[in-house]
Amino acid sequence: MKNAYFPQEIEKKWQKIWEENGTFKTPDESAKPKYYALSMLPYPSGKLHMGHVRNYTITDVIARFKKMNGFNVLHPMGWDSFGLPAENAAMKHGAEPEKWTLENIAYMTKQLKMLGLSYDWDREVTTCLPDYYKWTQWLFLQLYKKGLAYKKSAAVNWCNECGTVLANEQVIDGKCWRCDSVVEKKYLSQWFFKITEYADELLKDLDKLPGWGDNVKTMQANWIGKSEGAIFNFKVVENDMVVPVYTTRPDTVHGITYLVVAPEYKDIEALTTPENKEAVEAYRANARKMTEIERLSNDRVKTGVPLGTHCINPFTGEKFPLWTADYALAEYGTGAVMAVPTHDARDFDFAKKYNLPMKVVIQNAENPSDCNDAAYTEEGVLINSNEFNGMKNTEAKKAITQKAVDEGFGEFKTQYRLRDWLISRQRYWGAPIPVVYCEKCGIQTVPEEQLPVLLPKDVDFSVVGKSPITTSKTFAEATCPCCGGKATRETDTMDTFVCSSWYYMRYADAKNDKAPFSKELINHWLPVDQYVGGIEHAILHLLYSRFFTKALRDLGLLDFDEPFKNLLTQGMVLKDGAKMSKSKGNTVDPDEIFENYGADTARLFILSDSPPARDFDWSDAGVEGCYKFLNRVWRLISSNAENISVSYSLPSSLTKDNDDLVRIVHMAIKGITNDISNDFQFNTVISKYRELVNAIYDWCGKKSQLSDEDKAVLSFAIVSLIKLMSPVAVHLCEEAWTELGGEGSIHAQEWPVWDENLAKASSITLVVQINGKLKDKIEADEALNQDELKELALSSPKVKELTEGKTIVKTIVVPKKLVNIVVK
RNA sequence: GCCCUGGUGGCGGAAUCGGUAGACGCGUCGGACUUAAAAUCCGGUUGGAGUUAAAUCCAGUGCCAGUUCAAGUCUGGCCCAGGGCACCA
Repeated sequence: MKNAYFPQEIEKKWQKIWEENGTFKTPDESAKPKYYALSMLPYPSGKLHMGHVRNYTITDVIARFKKMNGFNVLHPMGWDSFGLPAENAAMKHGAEPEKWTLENIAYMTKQLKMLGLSYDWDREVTTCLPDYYKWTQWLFLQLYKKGLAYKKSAAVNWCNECGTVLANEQVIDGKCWRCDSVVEKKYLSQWFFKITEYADELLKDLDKLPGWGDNVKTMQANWIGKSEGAIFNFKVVENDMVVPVYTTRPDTVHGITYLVVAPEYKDIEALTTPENKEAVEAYRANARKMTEIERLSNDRVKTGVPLGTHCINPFTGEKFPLWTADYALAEYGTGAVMAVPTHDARDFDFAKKYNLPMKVVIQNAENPSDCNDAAYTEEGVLINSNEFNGMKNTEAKKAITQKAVDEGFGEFKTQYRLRDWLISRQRYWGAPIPVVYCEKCGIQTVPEEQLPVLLPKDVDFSVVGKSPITTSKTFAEATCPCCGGKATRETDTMDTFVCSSWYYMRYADAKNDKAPFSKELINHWLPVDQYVGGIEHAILHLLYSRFFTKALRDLGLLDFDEPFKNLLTQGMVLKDGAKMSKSKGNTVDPDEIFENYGADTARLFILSDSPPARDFDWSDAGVEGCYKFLNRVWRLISSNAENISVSYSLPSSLTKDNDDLVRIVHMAIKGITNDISNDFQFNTVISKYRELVNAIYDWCGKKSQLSDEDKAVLSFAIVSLIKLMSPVAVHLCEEAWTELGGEGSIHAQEWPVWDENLAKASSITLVVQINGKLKDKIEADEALNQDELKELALSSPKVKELTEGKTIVKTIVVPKKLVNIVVK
């Protein structure tokens, strides 16, 4: 074994050998139980960044740990390779999106291999290739047949910069998730997936996911936004129309003093009197001009205009005016709200501004409010509410709604904030939506046997203001599968999140050309046992994937309810306290780290300083420290190589020094195994590697010549060390294993086991406290009983001195650990 | 405003059940080796008091209370930071 550690040399060597030997291939059939470890697949942007390195290293260590613990581990990798950057690169540099994408994939694949990741590359999935997107299109057709894909005209989010529409989930604070430009509203006919059909199950089944963090689950629950309330129908006085409103406060219905409809409310024109028409039109025109940001801004003063018409409150017979105001949202509930200024903060502000009347209907004796300065939104008892007076408002919600149901002017209603998923994109580089439009037959899906609908090649990427795909001379021409006549092909492509909603299913059966996957294999491998990725997908990708799983289950394609059993959301990689980004200039290039220190150092460091879920601060000194540590490990092994053998046998009785070291090794095995099993605390795992290495060095320092017993103990310690470190320092440990005469790959070895009796020190340290404060420590035999421990503590000179002249009130003995003497 | 997460040395962070606060590392200070440097090795490093040096004592896990023989850990009430949602009726 060489004296010096040359990571670049040994890493290249082993990567080649692993590839040639197929070390990381996963058979579908195995006597071992399955384990599916998955990283979120990357977008091939060009180069790996440190966030990727962190993500994939975490998953890789988990996969290797599970493999050594007897599982048949599926650990695949692929590319989320459709999407706008490829198209933008095509516009800028004239490169074909496909060529640009595949070149990036080739480069990043090389980088992943340099990191020493244990992927089964035979299962690689590339979403932009026809053998994958064929099945994305096929799945679209199945969803369409089931009524879960449909086309409708709606006000949609439009990003001018990207030249396409966006899903609600892709609008962050009124801005585009990708380019950060302000999103506008447009009225367009688009394709949607009916995710709302699963709103309730998506919410309810979060309870089936104890292996997900609460933060992600609450984010999803908030996004789905379930609320329970009622719909009431209000008759219009001036004509025979009815205005339905949704409310979560049916208990306040006797306090209504006006009613508001959104400026985009569908019947607003019919509800406006001729005298008010001009003002209402002007108000609506102004509302249309405003961006989402302006309209949603928090501190904006509420505005509105009266429509001139009136409604009757069916509960009281009272007549009240109708207004339009942009604090009512057209897309939520019915687009109309009943206003109770006394018990709703928004209605209160509006009523104050326009001097609208107020009527208190809920009071709380302990906390009375006249609602002059603010709305009272807490609980209380009903007043001014006819037969409901004196009822608790929580009970009145039900009773009042029931009355509306009985008398035919209302119903109980559950409302969700979640909207259907808009999947059309006016872009080229995506999976074409497999649909044609026939003048005679209307919307027609492309027959399954004609899939895939391939992307055209004769495309001009220099066009502005429209999708490049529309410049193809041939693409739009199609034949109607129904009548055989001329038809026009859909030119929109699918949101890339459609492709990534099922990629983890394809890994189970990546080469299948008859179906997206076989039922047998998908039910064998899925659900994913451990999913690892960034928190930024808490809603987007994770919600869409859950929807896909449930929809495909209902299509009979698979038999499980949730795709990801356990989810680890890793923290960001920071440098100098800020997120690494090109614009800040604080990025670290993984290639440079591989070149200067090797992949094992990079892997060790990225796991070492923070627990996986927390943010990780990159520091050059930290990398250096890890590199030094690996050198130290190398020296420890190489300088002792002639005294170490992988086939050692430990004698049953040992000298004190040797017994101590054996115990330290058992403690390390136990601690490291528990730390990995318990939430993947790799930072403490690594500190335990260091402790073990330090202990072996200390032991070596005490020996000048090694006896046979010493050699066996040293072998035990070193072999255990390289097994324990092998999931992290994958190349170094493989090299050391081979150099020490190990058979096969270290990565195919069994994980070491500890002996509970040896995984502790040979004696205990008795902690002696007086009034709860540490006063003395005594080495003691573990076998001592409580009385003997008490005796021992009281015999301490220190204790004698401190208790002199005082009364011992009480003595608490914690077996094998501590004695606390309470004195006065 | 509502929800989630977190708050421990100069820094990253440790601390199964309530039982030695600060593991391990980074940084830093001192020493050894060397003509010198790098590398490596050894030792100190929460604050304060104390001493030639030690021993030793006091305080200390965001703040204020409480429970307990014993609280970083449990309970109640706050404060701060990060993230998510938000005129959702």
